Amino acid sequence: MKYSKQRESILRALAEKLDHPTAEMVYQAVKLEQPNISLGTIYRNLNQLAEQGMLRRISTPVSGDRFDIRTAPHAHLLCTCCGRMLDLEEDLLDAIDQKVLDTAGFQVQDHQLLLSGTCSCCMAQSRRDVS
Amino acid sequence: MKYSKQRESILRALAEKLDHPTAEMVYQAVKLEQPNISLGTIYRNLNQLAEQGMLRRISTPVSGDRFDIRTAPHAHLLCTCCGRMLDLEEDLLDAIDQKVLDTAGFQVQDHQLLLSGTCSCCMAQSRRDVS
DNA sequence: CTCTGTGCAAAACTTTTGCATAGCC
DNA sequence: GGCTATGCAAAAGTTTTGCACAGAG
Repeated sequence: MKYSKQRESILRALAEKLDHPTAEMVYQAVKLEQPNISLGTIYRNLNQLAEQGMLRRISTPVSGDRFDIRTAPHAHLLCTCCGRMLDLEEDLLDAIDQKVLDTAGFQVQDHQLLLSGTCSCCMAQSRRDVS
Repeated sequence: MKYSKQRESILRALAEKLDHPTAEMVYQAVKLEQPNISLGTIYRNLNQLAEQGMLRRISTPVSGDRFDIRTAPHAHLLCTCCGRMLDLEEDLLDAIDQKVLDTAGFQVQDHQLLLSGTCSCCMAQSRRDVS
């Protein structure tokens, strides 16, 4: 893969922003450095990088898939209240894989564990609102 | 919710076909009974039923979300080889929820655990191809 | 110089929506 | 008869793609 300053900006944006941005969010962030970049380039790079395993595409029930630069498998928490996506550090995944192989004979290659609910900030907020 | 033969067909199609069809697949199946049904109706019903908890929408990295008539929480296995989606009966999910609440203070309301890999059929197939 | 990556715009695809009409209650 | 669901078609939103040109090796 040949160097391009666009890709460099995309990777930097993903590394700096830890909020698992959508393609559109990456586009807006990169446009600050590269005003002429096009959305097509964003998608081309994100797909290419995802294919090479340098980042991960996360399908969500809400509009717009998200992208995550982390490569180690981990779960995601999507707060239905504030819309933020958080990480969950977990070793549960390996255990799950083994169990799936044992019980269903299915060889897992990739996970996508997306839990929706309420993050601790929003829970604290709603508790404050009530009282 | 008022009765309609369209919705009845949709629910029957989902109940009969266990392969977690996409909206388009539901459309094709229902069209056999209701040749004049429109895709808009399919989506309207699927969304309405999902909202009422009668079925579940599953986001996938491949094009087209899928719909699943089962209501009990369970995981999905997407075979990257044959494209089929299978179910995984598991009690792991409750355990995960508790752990997430303990470690991250995040109250889980809904899961989406999608594991991609190779199903047992395809593994057997590829073993046959090699030998 | 060659060949990959980009910008732009159009296209493809999935999903939603507005509106007049049909059908359930 | 009233009101919800439908069919049709247009629109909206996201993602992909074709093409000519710019830039890296």
